Amino acid sequence: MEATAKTRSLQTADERREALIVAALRTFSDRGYAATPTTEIAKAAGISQAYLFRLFPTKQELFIAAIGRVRERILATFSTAAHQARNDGTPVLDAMGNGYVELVSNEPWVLRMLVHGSSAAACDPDIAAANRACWKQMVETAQRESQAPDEEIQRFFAMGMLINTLAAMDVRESDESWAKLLCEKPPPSIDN
Amino acid sequence: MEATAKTRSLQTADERREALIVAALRTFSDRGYAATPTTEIAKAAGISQAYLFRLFPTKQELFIAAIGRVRERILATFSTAAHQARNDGTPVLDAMGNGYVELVSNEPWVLRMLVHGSSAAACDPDIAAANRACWKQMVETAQRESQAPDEEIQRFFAMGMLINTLAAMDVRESDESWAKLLCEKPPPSIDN
DNA sequence: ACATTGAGTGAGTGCACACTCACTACTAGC
DNA sequence: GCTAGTAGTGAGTGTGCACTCACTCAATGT
Repeated sequence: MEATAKTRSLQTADERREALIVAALRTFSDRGYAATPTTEIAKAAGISQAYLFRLFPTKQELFIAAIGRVRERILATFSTAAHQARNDGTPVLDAMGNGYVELVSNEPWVLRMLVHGSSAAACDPDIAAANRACWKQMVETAQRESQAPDEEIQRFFAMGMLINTLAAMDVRESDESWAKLLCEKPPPSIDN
Repeated sequence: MEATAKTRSLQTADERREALIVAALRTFSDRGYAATPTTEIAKAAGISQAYLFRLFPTKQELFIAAIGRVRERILATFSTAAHQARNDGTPVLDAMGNGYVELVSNEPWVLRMLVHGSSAAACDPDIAAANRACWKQMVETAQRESQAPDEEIQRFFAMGMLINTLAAMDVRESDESWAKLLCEKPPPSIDN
């Protein structure tokens, strides 16, 4: 912050947009779409609310940009895990699943953004379209990288959504037997 | 209802509470928790906003009551489907799945309330607790009625969450190949 | 030196929201 | 009829929100 103060006191609009998206991910993932005020995002990004609205003309567009960032993060995780698994000769889809679990445990905003994104999508067709775009790429990447049969891909994403839902309502595996059952990890591969 | 119309122009608080919950289900399921104003719920129920707050001291409590109603609706569907399947000698868990799909296609507010409930739960511990209570009963009922092994129960709910997520972002099966893949119904029973 | 452009903001605006208060009208029991 | 209690509301209140406007200041090219 002070390092560049001599030579540059202003940042480019793109740098600010980047910072805004990061702040938006944090803030939206904490409080959801409708309940998050733009003032708070601007504060978290260290700029004025007025400038936020110059960089993203509506709150909705900022949210959609944030969804895009979630997509990128997940796709990168999938690809890395798949690459690793192919090198190790282990089942690719399992590796991607483990990668996802690790990702959301290190960066919970990913999971929370997906949950809030679903809810927001149910009320806003533009956000729904952004979500579909995100899913399209996730599914296609999972297919391409794993070459798994359709039914396994379907199970893969179904389990992902179950994990998200349970995490959103703060279910802890140790709580009760019904929770344990749902959190249990299925055997590593389906047919061996 | 009309039987007492002559002698009674006021309704009991319990009747109003009931009407309010029904209105809340409609309205919350349309617009989500945070984005739904209590004024709108009151209007839909045909009472003043002031009276709404006498019957439910906070918006949150009304939402939690609505979640309870969702739970009842789903449990009833599960039980009916299970009963029917046992009579017909068909697999119980499949019947419950079909029952759920039929339920949400006739009464989409059920699905939408679940989605919005997850998002709201991620931001409010009381709503999270209400959601867990709902899930506890759903899982226990599914277990008791179907006697299916844990892994199948887990798959059952995972598929349910996948269906909910896809529906929330308005995915139509016919749209694209990734969508088709995810919407495809797995073969009726796992091992025959 | 100066003009042009882009970064950045303080101070609004108008509206919508959760929740409250003081009050009226109905009804059941005596 | 009267009274005690419950059903029910009109009209706020204070706050918070998405979004705007008019403006300042820094950087860069000539």
